[in-house]
Amino acid sequence: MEDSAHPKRSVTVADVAKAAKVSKATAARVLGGYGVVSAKITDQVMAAAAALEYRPNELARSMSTGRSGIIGVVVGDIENAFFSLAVRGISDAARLAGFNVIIANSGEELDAERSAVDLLIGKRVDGLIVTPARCDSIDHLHHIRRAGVPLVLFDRAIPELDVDAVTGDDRDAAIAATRHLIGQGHRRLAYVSAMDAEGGGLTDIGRISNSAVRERVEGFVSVLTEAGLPNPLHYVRLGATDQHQTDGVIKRLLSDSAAPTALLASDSLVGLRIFKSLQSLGLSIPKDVSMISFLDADWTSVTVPPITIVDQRVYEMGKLAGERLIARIERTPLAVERLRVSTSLVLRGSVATIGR
Amino acid sequence: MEDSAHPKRSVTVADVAKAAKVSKATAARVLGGYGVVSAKITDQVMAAAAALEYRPNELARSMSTGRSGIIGVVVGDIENAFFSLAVRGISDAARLAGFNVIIANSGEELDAERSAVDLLIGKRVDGLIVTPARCDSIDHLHHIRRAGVPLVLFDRAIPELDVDAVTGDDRDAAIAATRHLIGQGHRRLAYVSAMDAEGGGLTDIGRISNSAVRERVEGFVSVLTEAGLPNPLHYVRLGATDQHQTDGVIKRLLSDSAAPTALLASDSLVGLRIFKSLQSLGLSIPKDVSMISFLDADWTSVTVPPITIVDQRVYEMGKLAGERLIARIERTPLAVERLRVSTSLVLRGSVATIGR
DNA sequence: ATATGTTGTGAGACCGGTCTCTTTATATCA
DNA sequence: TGATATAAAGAGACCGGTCTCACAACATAT
Repeated sequence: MEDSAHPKRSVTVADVAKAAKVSKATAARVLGGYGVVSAKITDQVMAAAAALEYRPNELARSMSTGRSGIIGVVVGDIENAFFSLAVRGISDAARLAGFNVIIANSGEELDAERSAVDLLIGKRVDGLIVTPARCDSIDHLHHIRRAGVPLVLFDRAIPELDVDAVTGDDRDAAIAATRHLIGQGHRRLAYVSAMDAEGGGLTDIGRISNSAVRERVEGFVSVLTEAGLPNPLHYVRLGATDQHQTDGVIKRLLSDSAAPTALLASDSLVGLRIFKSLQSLGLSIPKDVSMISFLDADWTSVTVPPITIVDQRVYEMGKLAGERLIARIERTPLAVERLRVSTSLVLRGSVATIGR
Repeated sequence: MEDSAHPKRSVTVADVAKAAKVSKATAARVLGGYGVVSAKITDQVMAAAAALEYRPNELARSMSTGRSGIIGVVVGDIENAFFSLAVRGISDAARLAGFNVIIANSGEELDAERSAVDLLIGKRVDGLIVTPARCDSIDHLHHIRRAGVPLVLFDRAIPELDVDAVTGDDRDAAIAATRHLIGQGHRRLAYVSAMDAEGGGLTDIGRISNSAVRERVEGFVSVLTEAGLPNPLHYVRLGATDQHQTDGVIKRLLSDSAAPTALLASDSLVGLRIFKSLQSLGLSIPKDVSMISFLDADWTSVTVPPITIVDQRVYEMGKLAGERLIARIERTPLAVERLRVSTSLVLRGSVATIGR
C-alpha cells in the first residue's frame, strides 16, 4: 500500500460526473447541494461520489462563491489565557454559524500584526477580528475596510476607525477595583501593566497606545483623584513584560520611601509575575502587600491566599465578537457600536483592610 | 467615505496588467515573483500594483499551485494549557517555514475529529497534525493518507498507522513519578485521568484508547508490580472530566478503607481539579495526601505547597511536530518515526516522605 | 548570410468548483 | 390536440491566479 506515494490528483466533480454518467453541472448540483435534481440522479451521483471518495475542494468553492467560510483572528499572544479563552468563545460562535477560524499571533507587535492582516486578507477570509497592538497606527486597519472585509476590534477600541469593537468595561472595572482598595483603607496604590514602555514610569495617560490599558489607568487615576490622593500617576508602572522585568518593577516600587500597600495587575500574566516576585521577596499577601489581578485565571483561585480578581468574562467577549462579526458578514443592518462586556469584582483573600 | 459599502470586486492581476499596459502573464510574473521580466517593466507593474492597492488572492494562487501554505491542527481542547502551548510550538515552526496554521477543536470527540479532518482536507491544507481522540478508530486517518496529505500524530501514537508521531516518553515519565512516590515511602498510589470511561474504574489496560494515558498507566502499573504491591489497577481512576466528577472520584478514592496516600494526575487540568477537591475536603498537601501532576502549568508553582510535576516540554513537542510535518510536506526523505520528547520530574513540595 | 541560442513578452489553457443560460422532457390547461 | 408552463439536465463561462508554449527581437556562432 503505497498510500501517499504520489501526490494523487484528487477526485473532482468531473470525475464523479463521468462515473455517474451525468453532466458536470448536474453532479455539481448534487454535490454542492444547490439547484434541483431528481431523486434518481441524486442517488446515482452520491453513489459514485462515495465510491470515488470524493471530497469537495473548498478552495475552488471559495473562489467561485467569493466566500471562504473562514474568519481570521489576530491576537496578541495565544498562550495568554485571556486570548485563548477569547479564541474559544470566537470559535464556538463561528462553528455555530458554520465558519472556521484561522488564528494568527501578533506578539503585540505592529509589524507582525500588519503582515498577519495582509496574509489573512490574502486568504480571503470572510471577516477579521483583530486585537490592535497600538491604537495610534491604523493604516492597515483602514486597508481591511477598504478591501471590503468586515472587521471587529477585540479588547481595544479605536473610535476614529468607525468600526465595531468588543471590549470589557475597563474604566469601570478599574474604578471598582480601586474603590475597593481605597475602601479597605489603602492610600498608596500601584497599577502595573506589561505594556512595553521606555521609562517604565508614565507621565501622560493619553500616550498609552492600548485603549484597554489607558482606560483602566484613567479609571484608576480618577478614583485616586476623587479620593484626594496626591500624584496619582506616581505608582503607574509599565514594562512588566517578563519575570525578570517584573521583579525589577516590583522591587523598585516597594523600595520607595512611601511604598504602595496595594498592587493592581493589568492582566493575569502580570498578576502571576507579581505574585512570584512577592513570593521571592519573602513578602506575604495580603499582610505585607495587597493585590488585585485582572482575569479569573486558573492560578488565582488556588494560591494562598486566593487572589481577588476582576472577572472579565472573556469567553463571552469572544463569543460576542464572533457573533457580531458574523452578523456583519451576513450584512445584518446594524449601527456601528462599541459593545462593552460588564466585569465584576470577585472578592477573595488578597486584599487586607488597613488603617484603623 | 462609504468604505465597505459595496463588496468591491478586488483588484486582480488583469487589472494591474491593464493599468501597466502589459499582458496579464507579464504582470503575473512580476506580482508572483516568478519567471523573468525586464527591470523597466517590473517597475511599471509594481507602480500600477501599488496605485491600485493590489493584494494577491491566495485562494486562486493555492488553486493553481496546489499548495495552500496552511497546515491544519486538530487538538483535543485549545483551552487546555497542554494544547495551547503545543499550538504555539507548532505555529512557531510553521511561521519559520512560511506556513500558516488553522486550528480545529475536537473536544476529544471522535465525530468532531472526523469532521474537522474532512473540513481541513477540504480546505486543501498542505499537511495535518492530529491528536487522535481514540487510537482504535482510524478510518478517517487512513483517509488523510489516501488523500496524499502528510500527517503527523501528536501526543498519541498509533503503530498500525505507519505514520510519524511526536509524543512524550509517557511510560518512562510515569515510571519516574511512580518510583519517586514509592521511594518516599508511599505504598498505595492512585492514578487519575480525565478520559471518559463507563465505570470510572479499570480492569484492562489494553482497553484504554488513548495511547498516552495507556502508556502512563502501564508504566505506573509496572512499577507497582515490580515493587511487589498488590492489585496495581485498583487505584486507577478515569472520568475526572470536570470539577464535579473529580470531586466524586477523589471522595470515593479517599473513603476507601485503605485510601491511597498519593495521587498522580494525568494532566494539569485534572491536577488542578484534584487540588481543588482536596482543598474543599479540607485535606492538606502533602500532609494528608501527596500528589504529582503532569505538565508544568502556571498554577503548579504558586500553590502552597508548589506541586511536584512531570515536565513534558510541550512547546518542544509542538515545534518538533511542526518541523516534522513540514519536512514531510517538502518531501524530505525520512523514515517513519515515533519521536519521543523526554520528560523530567521537577521535585517541589507536594510529596511527603512517609513511613520511617 | 544563415543557423542557433537567449531573453522578454503575449496568448491561452488550466485548477475545481459555481452559476447562468439553453435545451430537452414532461405536465397542465384550454 | 396544440399551446404553454415547469421541471430536469447539459453546455460553457467564470473566479484569479499559475504556467506552458509560441513567438518576436536581438546576440552570437558558423
